[in-house]
Amino acid sequence: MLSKKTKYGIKALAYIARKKDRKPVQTSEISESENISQKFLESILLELRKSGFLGSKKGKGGGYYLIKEPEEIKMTAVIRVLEGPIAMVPCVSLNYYEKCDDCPDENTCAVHKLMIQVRDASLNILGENTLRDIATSQ
Amino acid sequence: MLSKKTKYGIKALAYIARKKDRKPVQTSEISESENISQKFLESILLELRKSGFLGSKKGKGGGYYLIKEPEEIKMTAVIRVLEGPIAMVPCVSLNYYEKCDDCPDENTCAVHKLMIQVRDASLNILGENTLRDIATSQ
DNA sequence: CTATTACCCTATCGGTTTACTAGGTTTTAG
DNA sequence: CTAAAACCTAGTAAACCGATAGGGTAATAG
Repeated sequence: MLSKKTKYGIKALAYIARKKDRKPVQTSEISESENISQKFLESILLELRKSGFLGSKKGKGGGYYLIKEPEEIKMTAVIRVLEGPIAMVPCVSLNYYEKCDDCPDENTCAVHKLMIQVRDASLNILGENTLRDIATSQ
Repeated sequence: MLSKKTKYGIKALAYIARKKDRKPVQTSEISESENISQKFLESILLELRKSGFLGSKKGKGGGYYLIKEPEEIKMTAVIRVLEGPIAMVPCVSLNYYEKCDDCPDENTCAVHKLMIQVRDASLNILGENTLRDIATSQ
Protein backbone atom coordinates (compact mmCIF):
# COMPACT_ATOMS: atom_id res chain seq x y z
CA MET A 1 0.00 0.00 0.00
CA LEU A 2 1.20 3.44 -0.95
CA SER A 3 1.45 5.83 2.02
CA LYS A 4 -0.37 9.13 1.98
CA LYS A 5 3.00 10.81 2.03
CA THR A 6 3.99 9.27 -1.30
CA LYS A 7 0.60 9.88 -2.82
CA TYR A 8 0.59 13.54 -1.77
CA GLY A 9 4.18 13.97 -2.94
CA ILE A 10 3.37 12.68 -6.41
CA LYS A 11 0.29 14.87 -6.63
CA ALA A 12 2.27 17.92 -5.58
CA LEU A 13 5.01 17.23 -8.12
CA ALA A 14 2.40 16.81 -10.83
CA TYR A 15 0.75 20.06 -9.81
CA ILE A 16 4.03 21.96 -10.04
CA ALA A 17 4.86 20.29 -13.35
CA ARG A 18 1.59 21.43 -14.88
CA LYS A 19 2.50 25.10 -14.41
CA LYS A 20 3.72 26.59 -17.65
CA ASP A 21 6.15 29.08 -16.16
CA ARG A 22 8.90 28.17 -13.74
CA LYS A 23 7.80 30.53 -11.04
CA PRO A 24 7.84 29.11 -7.50
CA VAL A 25 4.58 27.55 -6.33
CA GLN A 26 3.50 28.09 -2.72
CA THR A 27 2.62 25.20 -0.46
CA SER A 28 -0.60 26.95 0.46
CA GLU A 29 -1.70 26.94 -3.18
CA ILE A 30 -0.97 23.25 -3.61
CA SER A 31 -2.53 22.27 -0.31
CA GLU A 32 -5.76 24.06 -1.13
CA SER A 33 -5.99 22.80 -4.68
CA GLU A 34 -5.16 19.18 -3.85
CA ASN A 35 -6.83 18.98 -0.43
CA ILE A 36 -3.71 18.19 1.52
CA SER A 37 -2.94 19.35 5.07
CA GLN A 38 -0.54 22.23 4.60
CA LYS A 39 1.84 21.37 7.42
CA PHE A 40 2.07 17.78 6.29
CA LEU A 41 2.67 18.88 2.72
CA GLU A 42 5.44 21.21 3.87
CA SER A 43 7.40 18.30 5.30
CA ILE A 44 6.95 16.31 2.11
CA LEU A 45 8.11 19.12 -0.18
CA LEU A 46 11.07 19.69 2.08
CA GLU A 47 12.07 16.08 1.64
CA LEU A 48 11.68 16.36 -2.12
CA ARG A 49 13.93 19.39 -2.10
CA LYS A 50 16.61 17.66 -0.05
CA SER A 51 16.57 14.69 -2.38
CA GLY A 52 17.10 16.87 -5.43
CA PHE A 53 13.72 16.98 -7.13
CA LEU A 54 12.74 20.50 -6.15
CA GLY A 55 14.40 23.84 -5.60
CA SER A 56 12.97 26.47 -3.29
CA LYS A 57 12.85 30.21 -2.93
CA LYS A 58 12.23 31.88 0.39
CA GLY A 59 10.41 35.11 1.17
CA LYS A 60 7.49 36.82 -0.51
CA GLY A 61 6.66 35.24 -3.84
CA GLY A 62 8.75 32.25 -2.91
CA GLY A 63 7.83 28.58 -3.12
CA TYR A 64 8.97 25.38 -4.74
CA TYR A 65 9.89 24.73 -8.36
CA LEU A 66 11.15 21.83 -10.45
CA ILE A 67 14.88 21.55 -10.94
CA LYS A 68 14.77 19.13 -13.87
CA GLU A 69 12.44 18.76 -16.79
CA PRO A 70 9.34 16.66 -16.03
CA GLU A 71 10.30 14.06 -18.63
CA GLU A 72 13.60 13.50 -16.85
CA ILE A 73 11.93 12.44 -13.63
CA LYS A 74 11.04 8.75 -13.56
CA MET A 75 8.37 7.61 -11.18
CA THR A 76 10.65 4.90 -9.86
CA ALA A 77 12.94 7.61 -8.46
CA VAL A 78 10.11 9.51 -6.81
CA ILE A 79 8.63 6.44 -5.17
CA ARG A 80 11.98 5.17 -3.95
CA VAL A 81 12.66 8.45 -2.18
CA LEU A 82 9.22 8.90 -0.63
CA GLU A 83 8.08 5.32 -0.07
CA GLY A 84 11.24 3.24 -0.07
CA PRO A 85 11.54 -0.11 -1.84
CA ILE A 86 9.31 -0.91 -4.79
CA ALA A 87 9.64 -4.66 -4.25
CA MET A 88 7.11 -6.40 -2.02
CA VAL A 89 9.83 -8.26 -0.12
CA PRO A 90 13.25 -6.92 0.95
CA CYS A 91 15.08 -9.97 -0.42
CA VAL A 92 14.18 -9.01 -4.00
CA SER A 93 14.72 -5.28 -3.64
CA LEU A 94 17.38 -3.75 -5.87
CA ASN A 95 17.91 -0.60 -3.81
CA TYR A 96 16.93 -1.72 -0.33
CA TYR A 97 18.06 -5.35 -0.24
CA GLU A 98 17.87 -7.29 3.01
CA LYS A 99 18.28 -10.98 3.60
CA CYS A 100 15.34 -12.87 5.08
CA ASP A 101 16.25 -14.43 8.40
CA ASP A 102 13.99 -17.42 7.84
CA CYS A 103 15.36 -18.34 4.40
CA PRO A 104 18.52 -20.46 4.31
CA ASP A 105 18.65 -20.23 0.52
CA GLU A 106 16.85 -17.69 -1.62
CA ASN A 107 17.04 -19.91 -4.68
CA THR A 108 14.83 -22.54 -3.09
CA CYS A 109 12.32 -20.07 -1.68
CA ALA A 110 8.85 -20.33 -3.15
CA VAL A 111 8.11 -16.67 -2.54
CA HIS A 112 11.37 -15.32 -3.93
CA LYS A 113 10.96 -16.07 -7.62
CA LEU A 114 7.35 -14.99 -7.64
CA MET A 115 8.19 -11.66 -6.08
CA ILE A 116 10.99 -11.06 -8.56
CA GLN A 117 8.44 -11.32 -11.34
CA VAL A 118 6.09 -8.89 -9.63
CA ARG A 119 8.93 -6.47 -8.97
CA ASP A 120 10.06 -6.50 -12.60
CA ALA A 121 6.54 -5.91 -13.83
CA SER A 122 6.13 -2.93 -11.52
CA LEU A 123 9.56 -1.53 -12.36
CA ASN A 124 8.65 -1.65 -16.03
CA ILE A 125 5.58 0.50 -15.55
CA LEU A 126 7.12 2.93 -13.08
CA GLY A 127 10.31 3.22 -15.10
CA GLU A 128 8.67 4.14 -18.35
CA ASN A 129 6.34 6.69 -16.76
CA THR A 130 7.82 10.12 -16.12
CA LEU A 131 6.42 13.11 -14.30
CA ARG A 132 5.45 14.52 -17.68
CA ASP A 133 3.29 11.48 -18.42
CA ILE A 134 1.33 11.62 -15.22
CA ALA A 135 1.07 15.41 -15.12
CA THR A 136 -0.55 15.58 -18.54
CA SER A 137 -2.74 12.52 -18.23
CA GLN A 138 -5.98 14.32 -17.52
CA MET B 1 5.39 -4.58 1.40
CA LEU B 2 4.24 -8.11 1.95
CA SER B 3 3.55 -8.93 5.61
CA LYS B 4 5.27 -11.85 7.29
CA LYS B 5 1.88 -13.44 7.65
CA THR B 6 1.34 -13.59 3.90
CA LYS B 7 4.88 -14.71 3.24
CA TYR B 8 4.64 -17.51 5.80
CA GLY B 9 1.24 -18.52 4.50
CA ILE B 10 2.52 -18.89 0.94
CA LYS B 11 5.54 -20.85 2.11
CA ALA B 12 3.37 -23.18 4.15
CA LEU B 13 1.00 -23.78 1.25
CA ALA B 14 3.95 -24.53 -1.00
CA TYR B 15 5.35 -26.94 1.57
CA ILE B 16 2.07 -28.83 1.79
CA ALA B 17 1.72 -28.85 -2.00
CA ARG B 18 5.13 -30.46 -2.42
CA LYS B 19 4.05 -33.54 -0.46
CA LYS B 20 3.19 -36.38 -2.80
CA ASP B 21 0.55 -38.06 -0.63
CA ARG B 22 -2.47 -36.24 0.75
CA LYS B 23 -1.81 -37.11 4.36
CA PRO B 24 -2.26 -34.23 6.83
CA VAL B 25 0.86 -32.20 7.57
CA GLN B 26 1.41 -30.94 11.12
CA THR B 27 2.13 -27.32 11.89
CA SER B 28 5.18 -28.39 13.93
CA GLU B 29 6.72 -30.02 10.86
CA ILE B 30 6.17 -26.95 8.70
CA SER B 31 7.32 -24.53 11.38
CA GLU B 32 10.59 -26.42 11.87
CA SER B 33 11.30 -26.88 8.20
CA GLU B 34 10.47 -23.31 7.21
CA ASN B 35 11.70 -21.52 10.35
CA ILE B 36 8.37 -20.05 11.30
CA SER B 37 7.14 -19.51 14.86
CA GLN B 38 4.72 -22.38 15.44
CA LYS B 39 2.04 -20.42 17.27
CA PHE B 40 2.02 -17.73 14.62
CA LEU B 41 1.85 -20.35 11.89
CA GLU B 42 -1.10 -22.00 13.62
CA SER B 43 -3.17 -18.85 13.31
CA ILE B 44 -2.25 -18.48 9.66
CA LEU B 45 -3.15 -22.04 8.73
CA LEU B 46 -6.40 -21.70 10.62
CA GLU B 47 -7.24 -18.69 8.50
CA LEU B 48 -6.36 -20.55 5.32
CA ARG B 49 -8.68 -23.34 6.39
CA LYS B 50 -11.54 -20.98 7.12
CA SER B 51 -11.13 -19.36 3.73
CA GLY B 52 -11.30 -22.68 1.90
CA PHE B 53 -7.74 -23.42 0.87
CA LEU B 54 -7.00 -26.11 3.45
CA GLY B 55 -8.81 -28.90 5.23
CA SER B 56 -7.82 -30.09 8.68
CA LYS B 57 -7.91 -33.17 10.84
CA LYS B 58 -7.81 -32.96 14.62
CA GLY B 59 -6.15 -35.29 17.09
CA LYS B 60 -3.17 -37.59 16.77
CA GLY B 61 -1.93 -37.89 13.23
CA GLY B 62 -3.94 -34.84 12.30
CA GLY B 63 -2.83 -31.76 10.44
CA TYR B 64 -3.62 -29.67 7.37
CA TYR B 65 -4.03 -30.78 3.77
CA LEU B 66 -4.91 -29.17 0.45
CA ILE B 67 -8.52 -29.26 -0.61
CA LYS B 68 -7.99 -28.36 -4.25
CA GLU B 69 -5.27 -29.25 -6.72
CA PRO B 70 -2.25 -26.92 -6.59
CA GLU B 71 -2.78 -25.80 -10.18
CA GLU B 72 -6.27 -24.62 -9.28
CA ILE B 73 -5.00 -22.16 -6.68
CA LYS B 74 -4.03 -18.80 -8.14
CA MET B 75 -1.64 -16.63 -6.19
CA THR B 76 -4.04 -13.68 -6.53
CA ALA B 77 -6.54 -15.58 -4.39
CA VAL B 78 -4.01 -16.46 -1.70
CA ILE B 79 -2.68 -12.93 -1.42
CA ARG B 80 -6.13 -11.36 -1.35
CA VAL B 81 -7.12 -13.53 1.59
CA LEU B 82 -3.93 -13.13 3.62
CA GLU B 83 -2.79 -9.63 2.67
CA GLY B 84 -5.86 -7.89 1.34
CA PRO B 85 -5.81 -5.67 -1.74
CA ILE B 86 -3.18 -6.18 -4.42
CA ALA B 87 -3.46 -2.58 -5.64
CA MET B 88 -1.20 0.04 -4.10
CA VAL B 89 -4.07 2.46 -3.59
CA PRO B 90 -7.63 1.64 -2.51
CA CYS B 91 -9.17 3.72 -5.30
CA VAL B 92 -7.86 1.32 -7.95
CA SER B 93 -8.56 -1.90 -6.05
CA LEU B 94 -10.93 -4.33 -7.72
CA ASN B 95 -11.84 -6.26 -4.58
CA TYR B 96 -11.32 -3.68 -1.86
CA TYR B 97 -12.32 -0.42 -3.55
CA GLU B 98 -12.48 2.75 -1.51
CA LYS B 99 -12.84 6.34 -2.62
CA CYS B 100 -10.05 8.76 -1.73
CA ASP B 101 -11.35 11.61 0.39
CA ASP B 102 -8.93 14.11 -1.13
CA CYS B 103 -9.81 13.37 -4.77
CA PRO B 104 -12.85 15.14 -6.21
CA ASP B 105 -12.48 13.25 -9.49
CA GLU B 106 -10.51 10.07 -10.05
CA ASN B 107 -10.21 10.70 -13.77
CA THR B 108 -8.17 13.85 -13.23
CA CYS B 109 -5.94 12.31 -10.55
CA ALA B 110 -2.29 11.98 -11.50
CA VAL B 111 -1.78 9.00 -9.23
CA HIS B 112 -4.85 7.08 -10.29
CA LYS B 113 -3.95 6.13 -13.86
CA LEU B 114 -0.41 5.24 -12.92
CA MET B 115 -1.55 2.92 -10.17
CA ILE B 116 -4.03 1.22 -12.48
CA GLN B 117 -1.14 0.30 -14.74
CA VAL B 118 0.89 -1.07 -11.83
CA ARG B 119 -2.08 -3.02 -10.54
CA ASP B 120 -2.72 -4.64 -13.92
CA ALA B 121 0.92 -5.61 -14.30
CA SER B 122 0.91 -7.24 -10.85
CA LEU B 123 -2.41 -8.98 -11.45
CA ASN B 124 -1.03 -10.46 -14.64
CA ILE B 125 1.89 -12.08 -12.86
CA LEU B 126 -0.03 -13.22 -9.80
CA GLY B 127 -2.94 -14.48 -11.86
CA GLU B 128 -0.92 -16.69 -14.13
CA ASN B 129 1.12 -18.20 -11.28
CA THR B 130 -0.54 -21.05 -9.39
CA LEU B 131 0.51 -22.87 -6.25
CA ARG B 132 1.89 -25.60 -8.49
CA ASP B 133 4.21 -23.17 -10.23
CA ILE B 134 5.73 -21.78 -7.07
CA ALA B 135 5.88 -25.13 -5.26
CA THR B 136 7.92 -26.76 -8.00
CA SER B 137 10.13 -23.83 -8.82
CA GLN B 138 13.21 -25.02 -6.97
C1' DC C 1 13.53 49.74 8.03
C1' DT C 2 9.86 46.92 8.82
C1' DA C 3 6.19 43.98 8.15
C1' DT C 4 5.01 40.10 5.76
C1' DT C 5 5.63 36.01 3.53
C1' DA C 6 6.89 31.45 3.32
C1' DC C 7 10.44 28.12 3.91
C1' DC C 8 12.63 25.41 7.63
C1' DC C 9 13.01 22.56 11.84
C1' DT C 10 11.86 19.73 16.00
C1' DA C 11 8.93 17.43 18.81
C1' DT C 12 4.93 15.05 20.00
C1' DC C 13 0.85 12.25 19.80
C1' DG C 14 -3.22 9.21 19.12
C1' DG C 15 -4.38 5.53 16.46
C1' DT C 16 -3.55 1.42 13.90
C1' DT C 17 -1.08 -2.56 12.47
C1' DT C 18 2.28 -6.17 12.99
C1' DA C 19 4.35 -10.14 14.72
C1' DC C 20 4.17 -12.83 18.08
C1' DT C 21 3.13 -15.14 22.91
C1' DA C 22 0.33 -17.43 26.60
C1' DG C 23 -2.74 -20.51 28.04
C1' DG C 24 -6.34 -23.16 27.68
C1' DT C 25 -10.16 -26.47 25.17
C1' DT C 26 -11.56 -29.99 22.05
C1' DT C 27 -10.91 -33.94 19.31
C1' DT C 28 -8.86 -38.24 17.98
C1' DA C 29 -5.58 -42.36 17.42
C1' DG C 30 -3.75 -46.03 19.58
C1' DC D 1 -6.61 -43.36 29.33
C1' DT D 2 -3.27 -40.47 27.35
C1' DA D 3 -0.65 -38.27 24.30
C1' DA D 4 -0.88 -35.46 20.26
C1' DA D 5 -2.72 -32.25 17.48
C1' DA D 6 -5.96 -28.72 15.93
C1' DC D 7 -8.71 -24.97 17.77
C1' DC D 8 -9.88 -20.68 20.29
C1' DT D 9 -9.42 -16.31 23.01
C1' DA D 10 -6.63 -12.78 24.67
C1' DG D 11 -3.12 -9.91 25.15
C1' DT D 12 1.11 -7.17 24.16
C1' DA D 13 5.40 -4.79 22.84
C1' DA D 14 7.03 -2.47 19.22
C1' DA D 15 6.78 -0.09 15.10
C1' DC D 16 4.62 2.87 11.87
C1' DC D 17 1.39 6.41 10.10
C1' DG D 18 -0.80 10.69 9.49
C1' DA D 19 -1.07 14.58 11.38
C1' DT D 20 -0.48 18.66 14.60
C1' DA D 21 1.98 22.22 17.45
C1' DG D 22 4.85 25.82 17.75
C1' DG D 23 7.86 28.10 16.63
C1' DG D 24 12.68 29.85 13.98
C1' DT D 25 14.86 31.87 10.03
C1' DA D 26 15.59 33.99 5.68
C1' DA D 27 14.14 36.89 1.97
C1' DT D 28 11.62 40.51 -0.09
C1' DA D 29 8.10 44.31 -1.13
C1' DG D 30 7.19 48.78 -0.19
